[in-house]
Amino acid sequence: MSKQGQELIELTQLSAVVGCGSPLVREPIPAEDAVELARAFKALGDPVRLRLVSLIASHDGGEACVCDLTADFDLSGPTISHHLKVLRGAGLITGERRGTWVYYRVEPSALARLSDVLAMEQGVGA
Amino acid sequence: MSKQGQELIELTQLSAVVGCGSPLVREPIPAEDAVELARAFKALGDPVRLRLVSLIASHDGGEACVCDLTADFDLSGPTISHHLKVLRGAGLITGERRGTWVYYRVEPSALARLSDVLAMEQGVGA
DNA sequence: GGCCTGTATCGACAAATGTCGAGACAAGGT
DNA sequence: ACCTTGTCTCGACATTTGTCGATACAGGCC
Repeated sequence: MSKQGQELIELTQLSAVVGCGSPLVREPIPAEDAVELARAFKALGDPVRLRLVSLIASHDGGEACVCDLTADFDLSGPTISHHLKVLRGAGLITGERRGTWVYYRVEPSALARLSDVLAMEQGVGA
Repeated sequence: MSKQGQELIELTQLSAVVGCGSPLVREPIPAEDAVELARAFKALGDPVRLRLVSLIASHDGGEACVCDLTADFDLSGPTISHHLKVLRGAGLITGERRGTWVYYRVEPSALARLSDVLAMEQGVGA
Protein backbone atom coordinates (compact mmCIF):
# COMPACT_ATOMS: atom_id res chain seq x y z
CA MET A 1 0.00 0.00 0.00
CA SER A 2 2.64 2.46 1.01
CA LYS A 3 4.68 1.33 -1.92
CA GLN A 4 1.79 1.75 -4.26
CA GLY A 5 1.38 5.30 -3.09
CA GLN A 6 4.79 6.12 -4.41
CA GLU A 7 4.17 4.63 -7.81
CA LEU A 8 0.83 6.29 -8.20
CA ILE A 9 0.97 9.38 -10.33
CA GLU A 10 -1.04 12.41 -9.52
CA LEU A 11 -1.74 13.47 -13.05
CA THR A 12 -3.92 16.21 -11.73
CA GLN A 13 -0.91 17.74 -10.04
CA LEU A 14 0.69 18.16 -13.41
CA SER A 15 -1.81 20.85 -14.20
CA ALA A 16 0.11 23.13 -11.90
CA VAL A 17 3.28 22.59 -13.89
CA VAL A 18 2.21 22.01 -17.46
CA GLY A 19 -0.64 24.39 -16.99
CA CYS A 20 -4.20 23.89 -18.05
CA GLY A 21 -4.64 24.89 -21.65
CA SER A 22 -0.91 24.90 -22.18
CA PRO A 23 -0.40 22.19 -24.78
CA LEU A 24 2.83 20.78 -25.98
CA VAL A 25 2.85 23.01 -29.02
CA ARG A 26 3.11 26.24 -27.10
CA GLU A 27 6.32 25.51 -25.24
CA PRO A 28 8.59 22.51 -24.76
CA ILE A 29 7.47 20.14 -22.05
CA PRO A 30 9.99 20.16 -19.20
CA ALA A 31 11.92 16.94 -18.87
CA GLU A 32 10.47 16.04 -15.46
CA ASP A 33 6.89 16.53 -16.59
CA ALA A 34 7.60 14.54 -19.71
CA VAL A 35 8.37 11.52 -17.58
CA GLU A 36 4.99 11.61 -15.86
CA LEU A 37 3.04 12.35 -19.01
CA ALA A 38 4.90 9.73 -20.98
CA ARG A 39 4.03 7.12 -18.39
CA ALA A 40 0.36 7.85 -18.91
CA PHE A 41 0.68 7.74 -22.68
CA LYS A 42 2.66 4.55 -22.47
CA ALA A 43 -0.12 3.02 -20.43
CA LEU A 44 -2.46 3.78 -23.31
CA GLY A 45 0.12 2.52 -25.78
CA ASP A 46 -1.13 -1.03 -25.73
CA PRO A 47 -4.21 -2.15 -27.66
CA VAL A 48 -5.46 -4.22 -24.77
CA ARG A 49 -5.15 -1.39 -22.27
CA LEU A 50 -6.66 1.14 -24.62
CA ARG A 51 -9.65 -1.11 -25.12
CA LEU A 52 -9.85 -1.73 -21.39
CA VAL A 53 -10.09 1.98 -20.70
CA SER A 54 -12.67 2.35 -23.42
CA LEU A 55 -14.68 -0.61 -22.17
CA ILE A 56 -14.69 0.70 -18.63
CA ALA A 57 -15.54 4.24 -19.66
CA SER A 58 -18.33 3.24 -21.98
CA HIS A 59 -19.84 0.68 -19.64
CA ASP A 60 -23.13 1.38 -17.95
CA GLY A 61 -22.68 3.60 -14.95
CA GLY A 62 -19.12 4.37 -15.97
CA GLU A 63 -17.78 1.34 -14.19
CA ALA A 64 -17.13 -2.28 -14.97
CA CYS A 65 -15.99 -5.29 -13.02
CA VAL A 66 -13.17 -7.49 -14.20
CA CYS A 67 -15.60 -10.25 -15.07
CA ASP A 68 -17.11 -7.96 -17.70
CA LEU A 69 -13.74 -7.19 -19.18
CA THR A 70 -12.09 -10.57 -19.47
CA ALA A 71 -14.80 -11.82 -21.79
CA ASP A 72 -13.72 -9.42 -24.52
CA PHE A 73 -10.15 -10.70 -24.73
CA ASP A 74 -8.40 -13.93 -25.50
CA LEU A 75 -6.15 -13.36 -22.55
CA SER A 76 -5.71 -15.03 -19.20
CA GLY A 77 -7.04 -13.49 -16.01
CA PRO A 78 -3.61 -12.60 -14.66
CA THR A 79 -2.77 -10.79 -17.86
CA ILE A 80 -5.89 -8.64 -17.68
CA SER A 81 -5.13 -7.98 -14.05
CA HIS A 82 -1.62 -6.91 -14.98
CA HIS A 83 -2.88 -4.44 -17.55
CA LEU A 84 -5.39 -3.02 -15.11
CA LYS A 85 -2.58 -2.57 -12.63
CA VAL A 86 -0.55 -0.62 -15.19
CA LEU A 87 -3.51 1.62 -15.90
CA ARG A 88 -4.05 2.12 -12.19
CA GLY A 89 -0.38 2.93 -11.69
CA ALA A 90 -0.64 5.55 -14.40
CA GLY A 91 -3.57 7.13 -12.63
CA LEU A 92 -5.95 6.52 -15.50
CA ILE A 93 -8.38 4.24 -13.68
CA THR A 94 -9.33 3.44 -10.11
CA GLY A 95 -10.49 0.13 -8.71
CA GLU A 96 -12.83 -0.46 -5.81
CA ARG A 97 -13.85 -3.76 -4.29
CA ARG A 98 -17.53 -4.08 -3.55
CA GLY A 99 -18.36 -7.51 -2.23
CA THR A 100 -17.14 -10.23 -4.50
CA TRP A 101 -16.25 -8.11 -7.49
CA VAL A 102 -13.82 -5.30 -8.13
CA TYR A 103 -15.21 -2.37 -10.05
CA TYR A 104 -13.04 -0.11 -12.16
CA ARG A 105 -13.83 3.37 -13.39
CA VAL A 106 -11.84 5.86 -15.37
CA GLU A 107 -10.28 8.99 -13.92
CA PRO A 108 -11.83 11.68 -16.11
CA SER A 109 -9.41 14.39 -15.05
CA ALA A 110 -6.44 12.28 -16.08
CA LEU A 111 -7.82 11.61 -19.53
CA ALA A 112 -8.78 15.26 -19.90
CA ARG A 113 -5.27 16.31 -18.98
CA LEU A 114 -3.77 14.12 -21.68
CA SER A 115 -6.32 15.37 -24.15
CA ASP A 116 -5.40 18.94 -23.32
CA VAL A 117 -1.71 18.32 -23.78
CA LEU A 118 -2.37 16.96 -27.25
CA ALA A 119 -4.78 19.70 -28.23
CA MET A 120 -3.17 21.90 -30.81
CA GLU A 121 -5.39 24.87 -30.15
CA GLN A 122 -4.66 26.42 -33.55
CA GLY A 123 -2.59 29.05 -31.85
CA VAL A 124 0.93 28.56 -33.04
CA GLY A 125 1.73 27.39 -36.51
CA ALA A 126 -1.27 28.63 -38.38
CA MET B 1 9.88 4.26 -49.72
CA SER B 2 7.31 1.67 -50.66
CA LYS B 3 8.08 -0.16 -47.48
CA GLN B 4 7.72 2.96 -45.46
CA GLY B 5 4.33 3.50 -46.96
CA GLN B 6 3.14 0.28 -45.44
CA GLU B 7 4.39 1.07 -41.99
CA LEU B 8 3.08 4.55 -42.05
CA ILE B 9 -0.22 4.92 -40.31
CA GLU B 10 -2.89 7.09 -41.72
CA LEU B 11 -4.27 8.33 -38.45
CA THR B 12 -6.56 10.59 -40.38
CA GLN B 13 -8.22 7.58 -41.91
CA LEU B 14 -9.21 6.46 -38.45
CA SER B 15 -11.66 9.30 -38.34
CA ALA B 16 -13.85 7.34 -40.66
CA VAL B 17 -13.92 4.43 -38.25
CA VAL B 18 -13.63 5.88 -34.80
CA GLY B 19 -15.52 8.92 -35.89
CA CYS B 20 -14.75 12.50 -35.10
CA GLY B 21 -16.21 13.44 -31.79
CA SER B 22 -16.66 9.83 -30.87
CA PRO B 23 -14.34 9.39 -27.93
CA LEU B 24 -13.48 6.22 -26.18
CA VAL B 25 -16.08 6.84 -23.49
CA ARG B 26 -19.03 6.66 -25.81
CA GLU B 27 -18.49 3.20 -27.14
CA PRO B 28 -15.74 0.57 -26.93
CA ILE B 29 -12.96 1.06 -29.40
CA PRO B 30 -12.94 -1.79 -31.93
CA ALA B 31 -9.98 -4.08 -31.59
CA GLU B 32 -8.50 -3.19 -34.99
CA ASP B 33 -8.68 0.53 -34.37
CA ALA B 34 -7.18 0.05 -30.95
CA VAL B 35 -4.04 -1.33 -32.56
CA GLU B 36 -3.52 1.79 -34.65
CA LEU B 37 -4.38 4.22 -31.89
CA ALA B 38 -2.26 2.36 -29.38
CA ARG B 39 0.72 2.60 -31.69
CA ALA B 40 0.38 6.36 -31.71
CA PHE B 41 0.01 6.53 -27.94
CA LYS B 42 2.95 4.21 -27.50
CA ALA B 43 5.04 6.52 -29.63
CA LEU B 44 4.23 9.28 -27.16
CA GLY B 45 4.87 6.94 -24.26
CA ASP B 46 8.54 7.78 -23.98
CA PRO B 47 9.78 10.94 -22.29
CA VAL B 48 12.32 11.58 -25.02
CA ARG B 49 9.79 11.24 -27.81
CA LEU B 50 7.20 13.29 -26.02
CA ARG B 51 9.71 16.09 -25.60
CA LEU B 52 10.79 15.72 -29.20
CA VAL B 53 7.25 16.26 -30.40
CA SER B 54 6.89 19.20 -28.08
CA LEU B 55 10.19 20.69 -29.15
CA ILE B 56 9.32 20.37 -32.81
CA ALA B 57 5.81 21.72 -32.39
CA SER B 58 6.88 24.69 -30.30
CA HIS B 59 9.87 25.56 -32.46
CA ASP B 60 9.79 28.66 -34.59
CA GLY B 61 7.90 28.05 -37.78
CA GLY B 62 6.57 24.77 -36.46
CA GLU B 63 9.59 22.87 -37.66
CA ALA B 64 12.99 21.93 -36.32
CA CYS B 65 16.05 20.23 -37.70
CA VAL B 66 17.74 17.37 -35.91
CA CYS B 67 20.65 19.59 -34.97
CA ASP B 68 18.27 21.70 -32.89
CA LEU B 69 16.91 18.66 -31.11
CA THR B 70 20.00 16.70 -30.16
CA ALA B 71 21.31 19.55 -28.04
CA ASP B 72 18.47 19.11 -25.55
CA PHE B 73 19.27 15.50 -24.75
CA ASP B 74 22.16 13.51 -23.36
CA LEU B 75 21.67 10.97 -26.07
CA SER B 76 23.65 9.93 -29.09
CA GLY B 77 22.69 10.95 -32.58
CA PRO B 78 21.53 7.51 -33.63
CA THR B 79 19.26 7.29 -30.62
CA ILE B 80 17.56 10.57 -31.44
CA SER B 81 17.24 9.41 -35.01
CA HIS B 82 15.65 6.20 -33.83
CA HIS B 83 13.06 8.06 -31.78
CA LEU B 84 12.26 10.34 -34.68
CA LYS B 85 11.76 7.29 -36.83
CA VAL B 86 9.30 5.85 -34.35
CA LEU B 87 7.36 9.11 -34.30
CA ARG B 88 7.39 9.19 -38.07
CA GLY B 89 6.19 5.60 -38.25
CA ALA B 90 3.32 6.50 -35.96
CA GLY B 91 2.33 9.31 -38.26
CA LEU B 92 2.87 11.97 -35.63
CA ILE B 93 5.63 13.87 -37.41
CA THR B 94 6.96 14.24 -40.92
CA GLY B 95 10.54 14.82 -42.01
CA GLU B 96 11.77 16.65 -45.06
CA ARG B 97 15.32 17.11 -46.23
CA ARG B 98 16.15 20.60 -47.39
CA GLY B 99 19.78 20.85 -48.31
CA THR B 100 22.04 19.70 -45.56
CA TRP B 101 19.49 19.46 -42.79
CA VAL B 102 16.36 17.43 -42.25
CA TYR B 103 13.43 19.38 -40.91
CA TYR B 104 10.69 17.78 -38.88
CA ARG B 105 7.21 19.08 -38.22
CA VAL B 106 4.27 17.66 -36.38
CA GLU B 107 1.16 16.29 -38.03
CA PRO B 108 -1.54 18.41 -36.42
CA SER B 109 -4.39 16.18 -37.53
CA ALA B 110 -2.82 13.16 -35.88
CA LEU B 111 -2.39 14.90 -32.56
CA ALA B 112 -5.90 16.29 -32.80
CA ARG B 113 -7.27 12.82 -33.41
CA LEU B 114 -5.62 11.47 -30.30
CA SER B 115 -6.84 14.43 -28.32
CA ASP B 116 -10.36 13.79 -29.50
CA VAL B 117 -10.25 10.15 -28.53
CA LEU B 118 -9.24 11.12 -25.03
CA ALA B 119 -11.77 13.90 -24.70
CA MET B 120 -14.43 12.88 -22.25
CA GLU B 121 -17.04 15.30 -23.51
CA GLN B 122 -19.10 15.02 -20.33
CA GLY B 123 -21.72 13.12 -22.22
CA VAL B 124 -21.93 9.76 -20.56
CA GLY B 125 -21.36 9.28 -16.87
CA ALA B 126 -22.58 12.60 -15.61
C1' DG C 1 -15.85 -24.73 8.97
C1' DG C 2 -15.15 -25.89 4.17
C1' DC C 3 -15.68 -24.95 -0.57
C1' DC C 4 -16.20 -22.31 -4.71
C1' DT C 5 -15.73 -18.13 -7.43
C1' DG C 6 -13.42 -13.84 -8.50
C1' DT C 7 -9.20 -11.23 -8.43
C1' DA C 8 -4.31 -10.31 -7.47
C1' DT C 9 0.59 -11.65 -6.86
C1' DC C 10 4.67 -14.39 -8.02
C1' DG C 11 8.06 -16.49 -10.93
C1' DA C 12 9.38 -17.58 -15.52
C1' DC C 13 10.07 -16.87 -20.27
C1' DA C 14 9.95 -15.02 -25.13
C1' DA C 15 9.56 -10.75 -27.49
C1' DA C 16 9.98 -5.90 -27.87
C1' DT C 17 12.44 -1.62 -26.65
C1' DG C 18 16.11 1.95 -25.71
C1' DT C 19 20.68 2.70 -26.10
C1' DC C 20 25.19 2.74 -28.12
C1' DG C 21 29.35 2.51 -31.53
C1' DA C 22 30.68 1.75 -36.17
C1' DG C 23 29.83 2.63 -40.54
C1' DA C 24 27.05 4.29 -44.79
C1' DC C 25 24.79 7.86 -47.34
C1' DA C 26 23.78 12.86 -48.64
C1' DA C 27 25.00 17.51 -49.49
C1' DG C 28 27.95 21.31 -49.42
C1' DG C 29 32.65 23.68 -49.17
C1' DT C 30 37.72 23.56 -50.20
C1' DA D 1 38.22 15.25 -56.29
C1' DC D 2 38.44 15.35 -51.45
C1' DC D 3 37.13 16.21 -46.93
C1' DT D 4 33.81 17.86 -43.44
C1' DT D 5 29.38 17.93 -41.49
C1' DG D 6 24.73 16.21 -40.77
C1' DT D 7 21.69 12.30 -40.63
C1' DC D 8 20.39 7.52 -41.04
C1' DT D 9 21.11 2.36 -40.98
C1' DC D 10 23.03 -1.73 -38.99
C1' DG D 11 24.36 -4.95 -35.27
C1' DA D 12 24.75 -5.67 -30.58
C1' DC D 13 23.48 -5.55 -25.90
C1' DA D 14 20.96 -4.80 -21.39
C1' DT D 15 16.45 -3.69 -19.80
C1' DT D 16 11.64 -3.68 -20.01
C1' DT D 17 7.29 -5.64 -21.34
C1' DG D 18 3.43 -8.93 -22.30
C1' DT D 19 2.08 -13.29 -21.46
C1' DC D 20 1.31 -17.49 -19.01
C1' DG D 21 0.65 -21.15 -15.13
C1' DA D 22 0.71 -21.79 -10.36
C1' DT D 23 -0.48 -19.97 -6.27
C1' DA D 24 -2.39 -16.88 -2.70
C1' DC D 25 -5.91 -13.83 -0.88
C1' DA D 26 -11.02 -12.12 -0.32
C1' DG D 27 -15.61 -12.81 0.06
C1' DG D 28 -19.99 -15.27 -0.39
C1' DC D 29 -22.58 -19.77 0.04
C1' DC D 30 -23.26 -24.69 1.56
